[in-house]
Amino acid sequence: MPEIQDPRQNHLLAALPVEDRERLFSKLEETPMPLGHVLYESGAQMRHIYFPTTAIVSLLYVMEDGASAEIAVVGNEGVVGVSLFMGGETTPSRAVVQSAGLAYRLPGQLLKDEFLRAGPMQRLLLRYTQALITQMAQTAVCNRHHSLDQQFCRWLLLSLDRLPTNELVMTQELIANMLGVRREGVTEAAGNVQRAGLIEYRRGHITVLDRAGLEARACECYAVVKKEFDRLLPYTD
Amino acid sequence: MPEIQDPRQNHLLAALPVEDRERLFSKLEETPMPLGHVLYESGAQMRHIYFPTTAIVSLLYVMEDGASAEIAVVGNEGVVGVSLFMGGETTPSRAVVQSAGLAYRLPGQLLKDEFLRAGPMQRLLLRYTQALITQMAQTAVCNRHHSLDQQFCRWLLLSLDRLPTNELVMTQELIANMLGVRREGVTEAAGNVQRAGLIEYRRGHITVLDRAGLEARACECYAVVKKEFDRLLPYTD
DNA sequence: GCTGGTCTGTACGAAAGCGCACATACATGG
DNA sequence: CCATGTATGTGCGCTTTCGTACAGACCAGC
Repeated sequence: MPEIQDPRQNHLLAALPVEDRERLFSKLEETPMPLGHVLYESGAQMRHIYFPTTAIVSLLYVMEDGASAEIAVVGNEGVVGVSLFMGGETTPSRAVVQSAGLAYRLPGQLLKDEFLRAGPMQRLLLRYTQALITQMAQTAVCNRHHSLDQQFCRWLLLSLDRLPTNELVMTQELIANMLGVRREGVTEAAGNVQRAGLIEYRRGHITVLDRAGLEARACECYAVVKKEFDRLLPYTD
Repeated sequence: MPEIQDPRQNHLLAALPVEDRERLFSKLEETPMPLGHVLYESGAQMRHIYFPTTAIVSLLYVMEDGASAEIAVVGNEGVVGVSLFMGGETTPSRAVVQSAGLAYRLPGQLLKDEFLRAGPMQRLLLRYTQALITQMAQTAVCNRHHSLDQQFCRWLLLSLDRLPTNELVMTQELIANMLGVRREGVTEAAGNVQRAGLIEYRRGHITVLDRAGLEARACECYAVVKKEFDRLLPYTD
């Protein structure tokens, strides 16, 4: 994949009008995002806000006993660190790179200054935050009501939407951490979905063969969130 | 309880400086909130934003098959209808009165005008929204990892914090809808907690006898959310 | 004070997921 | 090409919750 980096690969940045874009773009720093890198620890002061382009970031909560669960996932459609402009500065969750790639980052103070201009950026950030809220809410519902198979499919689709290819580099162990289930459970779900011919995998690589099939097998949660993102943040590639 | 209504019974309204308060208070309408009343339906245009004083409102998601789950709960610490100022206008969830009482409401346009002043009200609304995000995230985690007993205790405490008394008027059937579990499951959890001497109940009335005991029996989720609300929205009674 | 409707208690097999143990298979670097 | 560490497959008993069915208890209104 020939990656010619351009901040506009991030949908929020791409949606800015020219004058805002020019003011901001010079201040953005391109940042590599290696797999597993922790952008924010729970409760820690955030220094930057991150606009992923090719990377995917998981927001996950880690419990006292070490068990974890993914709250939401952020890719090039959004931004990591909403609590900076929401006013809280920190959150009780952790942000960790789930799929390696690149992001643009902006020092927290600059982002806050930009937010206070009450211009297009503020509007975009708030709408994105609402979309994020929808994703979290749906995660809660999904955790309550849907089977591991369904959740696995939903999770694959969420990741797929944020990747340029149809291949995820991801072990079952990591997926289990995200979903907050046992690794063996993921083995079983993945086996089911593979036997159904929707994916193919080998040691840390999952290739999606039949996206429509995955959507059919996932619960409604995926579609609800997707539709809400499209409504709140229309983006034409 | 002799209810002398005052918008300042809502913590967000109470936190406003005098000048903002005077501008806004004349526009607030006191509104009765009967049990079960639906403030917003999923996807429907919101016309008002609600500041509960004695009422409690549940945000819940209802699935295609009719099953439901509570996403978050709002009482006099917050406001119902954040998507009005976040820019989305609607959400995929439903807002329903879980405990009857009163609220002050403000027409959507007036709230938006106020938000755009970028004054103390904007700051409060955004911080509250971040607290709400934390609550939703924790709900997702709790749904994934904790037992029904723990979730039941957490839910009781969340309600209790938003009520002036230690008695909830609430059938087990309704609680089950909120938690997204079977009614029989709630019967069992409530029985366990009653046998432990923490609550006492009879046909739709639950009296909390030992609040500290409930907190000990609940999972960490309750404390995490409580702490985050206190941090983001300090309030002294 | 009876009655009808609602609310609560209990039981039981089924299903999903967990924790644990261990076997197997794959990829990569020496 | 082989060894080693990591990733994946599988089995099994246990626990929690579900679905369903039905019994009992309470309360309001006639």
